[in-house]
Amino acid sequence: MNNIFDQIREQLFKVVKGAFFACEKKGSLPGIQIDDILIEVPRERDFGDFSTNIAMQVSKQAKMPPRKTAELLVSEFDFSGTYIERAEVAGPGFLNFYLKKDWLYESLHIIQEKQDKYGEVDLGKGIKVNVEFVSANPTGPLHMGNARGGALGDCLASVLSKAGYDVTKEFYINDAGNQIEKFGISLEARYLQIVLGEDKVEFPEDGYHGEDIIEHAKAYYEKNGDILLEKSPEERRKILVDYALPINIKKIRETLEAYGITYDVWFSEKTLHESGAVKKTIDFLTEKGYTVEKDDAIWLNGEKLGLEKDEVLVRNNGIATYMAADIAYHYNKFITRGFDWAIDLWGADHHGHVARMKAAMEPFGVKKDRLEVVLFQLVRLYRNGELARMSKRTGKAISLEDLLEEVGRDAARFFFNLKTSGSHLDFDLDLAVKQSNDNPVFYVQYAHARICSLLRKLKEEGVEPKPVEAVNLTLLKENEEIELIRKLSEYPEEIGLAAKTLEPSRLTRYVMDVAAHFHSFYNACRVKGEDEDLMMARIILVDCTRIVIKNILELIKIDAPEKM
RNA sequence: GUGCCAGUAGCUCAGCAGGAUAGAGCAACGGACUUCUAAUCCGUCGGUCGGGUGUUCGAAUCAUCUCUGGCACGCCA
Repeated sequence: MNNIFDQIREQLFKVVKGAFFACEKKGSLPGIQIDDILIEVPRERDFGDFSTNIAMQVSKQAKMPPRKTAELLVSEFDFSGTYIERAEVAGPGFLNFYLKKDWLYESLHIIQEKQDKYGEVDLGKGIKVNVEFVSANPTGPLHMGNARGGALGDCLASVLSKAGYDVTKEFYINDAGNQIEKFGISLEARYLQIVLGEDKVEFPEDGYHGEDIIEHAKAYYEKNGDILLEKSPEERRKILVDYALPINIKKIRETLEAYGITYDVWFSEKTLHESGAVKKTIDFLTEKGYTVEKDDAIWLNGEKLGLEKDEVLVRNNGIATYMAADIAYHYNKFITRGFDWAIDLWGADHHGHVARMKAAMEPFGVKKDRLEVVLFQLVRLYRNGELARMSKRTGKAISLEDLLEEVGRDAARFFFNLKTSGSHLDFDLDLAVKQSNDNPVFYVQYAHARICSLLRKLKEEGVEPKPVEAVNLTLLKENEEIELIRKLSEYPEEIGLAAKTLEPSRLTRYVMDVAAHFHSFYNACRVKGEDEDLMMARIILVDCTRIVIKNILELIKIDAPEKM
């Protein structure tokens, strides 16, 4: 048994169900089918270690007030072979359970045994899941939306792995379609401006105005001169795109790597067009009657799919839209590659696309819930208490690269994973670089460094830690010790919840909580210099804390320093 | 206009398969280092959970109306 909570839940369920059965036998309660009970950790410690509201839930069926039901149940409880010490009826009818401390000591045994595997749960049962995130437009540098999506997606993938899913991390390269056309036109205009003079060539209004386009054109010109002048515009653009796009993609890859993100798959949109996959998906939809033709374009039949309106799949110029490519892409994920589940992380500005994509997969026999879209709200940067739009260094919109340079990878990843994806995020640049007590990154890292330093010092003084079997853990009974153990025991639960809710951010908050409990313990209890047996027990506790903190920091890919 | 997301302490945010007295960090104020890292800890202050109505034993949580902010409604992605 790896998860102490599962063990306890099972015990409590058995006890409660047994009591219902006993009451039914005696005739004090009618027969009630109990399939599951909700076990909670009460907010107040006075309310016991665990509680359940089952007596309130069944009050109608029991035909008596919840408190009365609860009292009947309590009188029939059989705690033999469980961690439970006693139970009480409280408030409107809660059943509060008080456990022997053994379960907490048991969880320390589990941590010591599992080491860096502690926290793993088998929620996913090996299900194949594809997590696609960032998938930035390769026509320019990564922005703050990509930064948040990157941190969230990467951590979500880690959480799901730890929760027993078979995870593939994927980046979808939008190397086809309209924006690539625009990219080519923009590059061409800048190139011609260099060759012919800036005033001779007008820059298209809807082109990419960024500095990086000029730099690409300049670099190409310096290498190759004016050889493109004699080419046709189509050829010129293609050559320039073929030149600049790989550079951009390489740059994106490098920036993401510096950010701690590596992918299993880089999937090119272009290959979907070239292989005929896009055409095949559209043909399939047409065969099944899911498309309509009007105004020389092919549309997805919105009415038939329960959508508000039709969506263009093929424009009247014969070019497929991103929507068509997206359908082919998800067909590839679900059918061609056989993923059971696909999770896409999109900026909230794409929310209109969610219902369409889910609906568009149904004709292929892919149920809506196999595609999950995590939307995240946009990011606002603050500097000196004011909205910061521009980079200090370049004077342009702040890119992920700028951010990494300004605050570093640890702070960036930590801050982007602090809030739930659905809430707007205000990123305080000053706080992120502050090396002080109000910076949560340092707070957690400091706890880890403190532990390592303590363990190091003990070793230097010749103290040899004992294996957990040889240690009397029952000596750990100070309030700070008990609360710290309790917190550590929750880790597998936290992984499960983070996976279920697709909110890796709760782990960031959890690790802060662990650090806080450790610091409290540290200030209340000494390790070094205590009586041998107590010292050994505390060393185990401290080491378990180290294991959990390190585990989470590795999971969210933040440095866990041994010295600070 | 329609739809989606958000509105909780001065600030940034948790809590939202309905549950017991609504939490944390920061800020403010007051304490704790002869002893394992004070980048820490302990305490105090701080709330009409945007507002109304409803559902029920019970609502920050569910329903509905309304106000405010963000976003989306394109042969862009």
